[in-house]
Amino acid sequence: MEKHYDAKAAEAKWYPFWEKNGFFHSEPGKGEPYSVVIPPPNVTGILHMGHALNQTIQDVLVRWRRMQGRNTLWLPGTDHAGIATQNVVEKALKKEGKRRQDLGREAFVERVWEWKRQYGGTIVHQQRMLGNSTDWKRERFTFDEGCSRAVAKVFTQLYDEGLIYKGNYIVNWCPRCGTALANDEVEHEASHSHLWYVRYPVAGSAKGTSGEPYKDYIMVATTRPETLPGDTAVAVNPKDERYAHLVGKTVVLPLTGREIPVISDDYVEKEFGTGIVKITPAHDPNDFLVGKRHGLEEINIMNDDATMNALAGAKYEGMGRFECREAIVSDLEAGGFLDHVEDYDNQVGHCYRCHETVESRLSKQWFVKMKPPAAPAIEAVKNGSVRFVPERWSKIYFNWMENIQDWCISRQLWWGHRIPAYYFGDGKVVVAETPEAALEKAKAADPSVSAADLRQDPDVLDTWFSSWLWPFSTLGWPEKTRDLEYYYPTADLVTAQDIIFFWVARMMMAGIHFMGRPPFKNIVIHGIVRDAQGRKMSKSLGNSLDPLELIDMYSADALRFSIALITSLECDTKVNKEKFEIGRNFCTKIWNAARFMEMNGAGADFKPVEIAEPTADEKHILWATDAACRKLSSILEQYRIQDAALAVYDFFWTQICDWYVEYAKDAPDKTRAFAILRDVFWKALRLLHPFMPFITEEVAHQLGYVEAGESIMLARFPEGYTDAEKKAWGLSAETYDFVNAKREAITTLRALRAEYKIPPAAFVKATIATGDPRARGEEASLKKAMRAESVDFAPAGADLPMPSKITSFGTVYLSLEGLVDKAAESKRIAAELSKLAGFVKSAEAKLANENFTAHAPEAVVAEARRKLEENREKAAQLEKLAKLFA
RNA sequence: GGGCGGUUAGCUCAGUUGGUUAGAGCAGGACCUUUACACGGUCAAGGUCGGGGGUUCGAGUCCCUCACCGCCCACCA
Repeated sequence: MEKHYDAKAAEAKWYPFWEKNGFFHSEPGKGEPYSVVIPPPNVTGILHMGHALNQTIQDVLVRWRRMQGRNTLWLPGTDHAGIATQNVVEKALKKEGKRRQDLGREAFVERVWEWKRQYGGTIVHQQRMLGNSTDWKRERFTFDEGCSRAVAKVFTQLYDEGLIYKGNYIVNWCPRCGTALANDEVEHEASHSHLWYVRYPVAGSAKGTSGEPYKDYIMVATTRPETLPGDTAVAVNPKDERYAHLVGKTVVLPLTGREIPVISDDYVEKEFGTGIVKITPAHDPNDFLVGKRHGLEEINIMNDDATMNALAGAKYEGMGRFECREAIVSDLEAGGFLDHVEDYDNQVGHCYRCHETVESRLSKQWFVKMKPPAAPAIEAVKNGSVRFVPERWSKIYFNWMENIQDWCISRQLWWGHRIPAYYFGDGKVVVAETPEAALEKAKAADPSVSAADLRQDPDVLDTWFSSWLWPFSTLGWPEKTRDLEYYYPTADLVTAQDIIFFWVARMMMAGIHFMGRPPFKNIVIHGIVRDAQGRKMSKSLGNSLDPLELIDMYSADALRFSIALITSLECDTKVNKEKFEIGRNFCTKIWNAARFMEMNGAGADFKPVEIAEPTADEKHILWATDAACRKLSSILEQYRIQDAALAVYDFFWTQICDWYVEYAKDAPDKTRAFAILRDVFWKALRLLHPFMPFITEEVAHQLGYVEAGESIMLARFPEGYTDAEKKAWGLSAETYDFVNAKREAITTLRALRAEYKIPPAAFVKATIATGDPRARGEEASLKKAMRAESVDFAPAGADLPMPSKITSFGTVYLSLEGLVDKAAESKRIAAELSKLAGFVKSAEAKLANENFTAHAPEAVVAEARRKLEENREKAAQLEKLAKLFA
């Protein structure tokens, strides 16, 4: 083996090897299925840390299940991402000095497809670099033919069921993207703004005198003066006595001279501002509802791009909304209508895509009624047929689902699934999966209609309208396919908390509604990757770590393992570059351990030997290996990825490398010791494989565990040793504990050496007082580990000279070769004595308490007694030592 | 305003149903170039588990309360 592990070479070699050999591919029919669909990243996306985390978790689960022998499918794909993709292509067009309108719809959409063909492979290429064992033969795209057919079918069915309707509604509108946004596509951010206090004169009131144009006026506080031309009322709270006399009167809308009524509505808060609100039904969601209740006129004063239109008044027409705000404020001031201005911080909505300030805007949109499909989706989690991991996310799910709003699904974009609604005649509409079917339906209503009379709705559907079908549209729905029958429902869905509503909840609803069963059994929610300061990683902050850079610097395995080790499902993960050194260092450790084996004849040329009569240390590693195998499977069953990573890390590093490899160097029977190491190492490699696929594959081949052309990824995940093996080798908890005790003795003597500053090169004389007959058999290994010239044994309880210490193995004594600073030692001993005295005192009190001895489990009481005795003995020893240094 | 979390060593976090003297990694300290590995080894140090009550023989763990931090949802213009 080479001295240094070449991660890049291994990654470049093994991924294509796996993919070409079809090791990721699954076909229905054989064995118990385990299926997972990947959360499809945006086709415009590039791999970020969130993907790395999300996909590491999935690949660990998927590789582990595959090694367990499950027929495993991890289905990859990408999302057509309506707004995001259209934006990317529009930006490219802009560089050519063109707008999408210059191309026209068809050419533009073709242009986006062109872009997709050219660049859409970026993220799937990057996913390969992570090592994802996804079945690329089944890769899907939310806008491919099959998914599109599913979308049309779903829209039509929901429409026929009365669950889709078209309505005039106030929607969140992104003026930059030129489309409506769903509520959850709007991000609210605190913004420093102002509250303008404006005087609205009471109709017919006389002219005022100093600066005020009218004597009688009411004061309105607003954050959005630019919408003033769209006001159609002012409102007060019905319980507000201050203004009761005004209700029913009219006031004059400043700058326009238009008279508008004063109404009363519960929505108005008496305490906020002046207690009087201007009502602009076309430009504010609340005002819209108030307007509906009171039958107010809706005056839309803006164009699609948030510039003012003619209804705003000739003076303001054509202005941008913020420019218009300034103009109106200045005109109000000039006209004496502006009373004063206060600073005010409020929440302003921004487009989640382009971050433009969102405008509330009146328009006709398509909606899905969500209450009916939500009910069974709530029930499925309540009755446990679908489980959130960690469980607490179900509360958030319920909270949202129980207050669910209708879903605005139309988007004024060109890139996306076109709404399958067709208009003809004067306002008649039919909804059908294909234009042909639509024509047929239209003809049924009006036989004179021809294809040319049908005009398809220009809008497209929200991207999530295709991704909510992902777990079954990707398996062939609406056809009744074998895949669907075999792989649906999927087993685990792994995703971050931020798309529980966008995606997870909607998939639940769609799965139940169209398939009759929830789309997955477990919803595994992980945190978000944050920077060292706890901020969300984002391009604008420039605090993102690039997983590709980390792969380049540390290797994919290092990235994966580090992520698994530092990520808890329970909370968000803070990362910085240094954290990925853990994984890199671990790779180096694995590589060197493998090299050590090869150098000692336990490499590819190894000739198997029967393992018989292992020593205590050998029994220990066999036992520890067995325990590690069992533990790993059981904690992975619970999705405790972090615990699993830690367990395998500790097993490999501490048990195998720190102790067993050191033992093996001077083992009494090296052939057997290395035969055991070879077996243990092979198990360890397989335990590691789900976390670190590349290096484990490379090492497995280098050491000859796997034949050329085969792969560790198809090897069986180790389950520990059989009862027969354990019996044959005489493995037992007692022996395991015995070796642990021996290690304690070794560690203690090392500490004594350090304490008394005995040079590392110096050989010491040690004595151990123990009644355990097995101890004498360990003399050689003790000598080696303690760097001792001699190890003598004394009977248990023998009164050893100082300095000696009590361990689980017995009392250990180190003969002092050099001089010791008596004063310093005396001081140190006194401190330790007082600490011990405290332990003894509290233990005595505890054991004197009858309640404790009566209620606590027997083992706990016994352990407390044993510990007390031990501490008393330690204290007695120390006192002797104290005399020695007095 | 509603909901959900978090607060344990300098930093990042474990701590499964309450039960020994609360653990790990990193950083920092001392020592060690012992031929698998300095991306290493050995050892030591570091915590009144956010504050205050309560339940219990026993609380980091359960209950109440307060404080601070974070996230999500939401129509106070």
